[in-house]
Amino acid sequence: MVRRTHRCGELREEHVGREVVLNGWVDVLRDQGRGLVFLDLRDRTGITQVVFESGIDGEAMTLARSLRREDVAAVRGVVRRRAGGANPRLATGSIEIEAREVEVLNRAEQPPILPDDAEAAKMDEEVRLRNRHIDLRRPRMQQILGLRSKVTRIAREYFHERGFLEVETPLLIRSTPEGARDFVVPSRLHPGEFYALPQSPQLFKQILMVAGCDRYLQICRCLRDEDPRADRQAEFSQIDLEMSFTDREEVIETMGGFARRLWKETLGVEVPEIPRMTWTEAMNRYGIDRPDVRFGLDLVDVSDLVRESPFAVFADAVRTLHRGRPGCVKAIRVPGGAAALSRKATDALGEMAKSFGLGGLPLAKVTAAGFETGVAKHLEGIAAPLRERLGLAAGDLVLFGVGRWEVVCKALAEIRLRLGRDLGLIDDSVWRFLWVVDFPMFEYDEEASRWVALHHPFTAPMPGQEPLLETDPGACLSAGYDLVLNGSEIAGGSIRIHRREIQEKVFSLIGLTAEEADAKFGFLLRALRHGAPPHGGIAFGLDRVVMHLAGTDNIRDVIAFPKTQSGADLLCDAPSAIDEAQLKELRLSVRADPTR
RNA sequence: GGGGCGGUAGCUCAAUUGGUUAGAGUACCGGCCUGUCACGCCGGUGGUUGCGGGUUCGAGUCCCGUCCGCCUCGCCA
Repeated sequence: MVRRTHRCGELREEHVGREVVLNGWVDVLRDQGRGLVFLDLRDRTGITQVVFESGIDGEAMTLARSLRREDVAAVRGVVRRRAGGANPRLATGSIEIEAREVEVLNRAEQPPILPDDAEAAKMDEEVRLRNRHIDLRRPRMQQILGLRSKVTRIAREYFHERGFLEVETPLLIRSTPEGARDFVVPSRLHPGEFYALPQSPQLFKQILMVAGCDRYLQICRCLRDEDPRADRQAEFSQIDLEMSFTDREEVIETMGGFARRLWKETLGVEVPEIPRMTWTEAMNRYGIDRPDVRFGLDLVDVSDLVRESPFAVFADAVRTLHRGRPGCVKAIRVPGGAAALSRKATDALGEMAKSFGLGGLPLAKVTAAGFETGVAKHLEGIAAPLRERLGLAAGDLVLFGVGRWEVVCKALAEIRLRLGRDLGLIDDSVWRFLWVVDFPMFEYDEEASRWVALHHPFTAPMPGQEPLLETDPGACLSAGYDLVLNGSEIAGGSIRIHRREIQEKVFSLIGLTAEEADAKFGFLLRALRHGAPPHGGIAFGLDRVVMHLAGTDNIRDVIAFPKTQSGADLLCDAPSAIDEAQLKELRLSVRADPTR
């Protein structure tokens, strides 16, 4: 094989006159007849046009004309200015290669798909995933792979500059309670026992801090056996970090700096100092702990206004206790919504409200005189305070979420987002970063009758709040922090508990007995006994960060070999049955489906 | 586990109310073409209509089941 001297996206006018060799794939062949053939040769750097003219020997011309899409070829020739005028759509468009010699390195069968971005956009994703080896040849896919590579490179640079040590943690670990469902791996040497694949390296990185590593970095795979979504995959990657002798301020400062450097070096975007919002404000104003603050449509609580209202739907909701906690009524004012939203549109929002567990979506149009349509007549008694609190003006539409606080928040948060999108209120060109802080340590799980860690059970209380663990756990704030970008959580972390008594207290609050805690997390508790420094950290969702930078809303676009909605890898057809001998060696047997 | 959408040629799609031999573009194959770059012109090959049942004189179309893909609720400390 003739080895290449350049890659297919590199040659420019300055190379004119040079003899070069290119290797690549046949993008397309434009055969003009026996005397003239154009070949577009492609590799991941781009496309270069090669010309075969009558001057070349007949055998080479015949070979050139036999080339087909996705064949692999080598071409030797001389760079020259384009005789037929430049092609502005190609980076190499002002030059072409006058071919002297061509070698076919490998013939391709007719490809099931072509590596064409425009085609791929229309194509069934299933077909692309089955033929990922071709799909990844597309310029867009190569660009994203390159972007992802750049992100991890910048991460290593940035954190190595700041004294972080890159350490690998195990993939085969023990299954622990709490959190997502574990993927599990049977042990051959310990029949009947299983490893779990890590949901994150959380405990290992904490132990690395106890072990004196000071600052830790890992670009690691995390595995959670839960159903995927458009932005979520069972197997995903994190840029995982931990720092010793630190506090919330230092972590936020360090990680904000990383985010700013990332955006600067990948997109050339200057991200200003990242503002903060408390969890309480986020929930009250947006109904969600990762608010998209690119637009308004804030939620406004009107529970107090409707409490004495004769409208039973509202008043009863506010008076009803849901497992000990009162319900609420929250409103969204949609400026100009009376005209902007059709009956069909508001009906769709109502359906959406129901799908999120609300009874419906009461609404009314605002007029100069009062309200009309929907629940208008029930609002008359509280018209004045409602107008004042929501700032209502004629032509507005007002929507109400009624019921359990959590349900109202979740449903109105989603409805707000949909309204923002449908009404064109969201500026896609802006990057609105936000630190969400001051999370509660726990929320109470009524069904299980115990506290559940909002973040995870290794998150420390805010300094000074430790006594609340004894007196009022529900009021205790944690030293956790989430980095939110345009309504998507791209990083989350916390200052960790480094004192054994506190950790034991938290375990007992979430319902673990001392024996259970010792059985499941004894290795952590033991480590905390032997000189654990104050420490904390964070993990960036690598896939999500790359999604944002690449401008895609599909996580599969930023993973070279992603899985489908059902957890299948269509390229290698995993998962699959294993043979009897493997099962026997593991002393496993597969039971029939008990539901059949 | 629930809800929604989809599955017809390698790919993207069409096919009236259930009715002739399931069509088109593209790709592919053959021929022609000396400045193309979505090359062009002429001709041709290509189908288990996801799979299995059922209804019917007749099913891509209707019914039942099932598989696969996407979106989503639950789930995701």
